[in-house]
Amino acid sequence: MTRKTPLAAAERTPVGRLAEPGLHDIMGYQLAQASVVTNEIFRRCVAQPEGMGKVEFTILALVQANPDVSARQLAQALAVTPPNIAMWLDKLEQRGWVARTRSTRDARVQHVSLTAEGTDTVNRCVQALHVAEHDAMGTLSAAEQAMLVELLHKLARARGRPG
Amino acid sequence: MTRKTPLAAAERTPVGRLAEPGLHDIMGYQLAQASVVTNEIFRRCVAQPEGMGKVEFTILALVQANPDVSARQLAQALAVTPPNIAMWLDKLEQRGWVARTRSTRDARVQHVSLTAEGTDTVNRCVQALHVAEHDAMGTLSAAEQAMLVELLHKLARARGRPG
DNA sequence: TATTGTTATACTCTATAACTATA
DNA sequence: TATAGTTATAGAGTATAACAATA
Repeated sequence: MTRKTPLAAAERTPVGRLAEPGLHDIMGYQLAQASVVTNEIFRRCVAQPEGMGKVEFTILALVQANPDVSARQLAQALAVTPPNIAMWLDKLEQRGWVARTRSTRDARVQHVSLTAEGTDTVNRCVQALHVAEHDAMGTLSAAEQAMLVELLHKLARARGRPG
Repeated sequence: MTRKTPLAAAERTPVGRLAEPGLHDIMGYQLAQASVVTNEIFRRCVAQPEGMGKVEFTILALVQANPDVSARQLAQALAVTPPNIAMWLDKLEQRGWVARTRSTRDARVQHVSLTAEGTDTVNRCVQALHVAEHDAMGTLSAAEQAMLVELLHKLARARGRPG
């Protein structure tokens, strides 16, 4: 692929050799571009080998960290609609990774918990993601990675604000 | 909603009142959580008023910044498959926002350009996103926002590496 | 033979409305 | 009346395979 004009700024932009003026300050665009990298890693480490999508994986991890969460809480945490959470939990239950039990204090709510197989699966996936992301993020120092996580947290906390 | 146990760490996590151990170091998860905020802004400022999705908007902005890009280049920049780029360009062409012209040097490639209406539309959207994101990111200082963009760029540049 | 773009098609994911059952 | 969860269904988005035109 031969080029004719020098394209100064474009050379340094992440999106494959294209200039991005106007989008440089749009945080949503920058997040999407960075996500391309992590999405590819997820696909290779989790989606293909385990036959599991991002939502399913995140549900497993959140249930592991929050035993007996309700479906409602999961839906809110993942910004997913209630009907869809029901669908995901159906799938995860059919695969033997989660179990649903009715609350004794409020018969409307479902407590979601991990099975032994579900625990094994999520641990295996988290480990694989750790390794692969560590490799891919060699361009960032440990301090930069920690800073990035901290800033993303700070941004994520803006949810539900009167923006 | 009354709580019984103290849940120390969970109190400080972004995802609505849920703990996230195991996922704290997974960059893909942190990016997804932060994206919830920008996705809501995009929906309110662009998707609903203009009837335009994220891919369509990004195509317009990239075409504006890179006059006469090819469909192939757009597909690569957006991590979208060639058939889908053709579909998006069809939609954008039907709405009168982009025009396709055949290259004179290589009759296989299509040069994509913005119409006057397309330029107006993308400028209006970018401006609306700027304002809304600025409001929502009041929790981050200007220096933090710049740092965040820089780190996301650095991460995005890891695309295609042998990770 | 390789590349650009397109058509056809099926699949995944998501959103809305209406329903059940509990409170 | 309000809430947790579910069903039914339509839509948006994405992927693969096969094809045409050009190099």
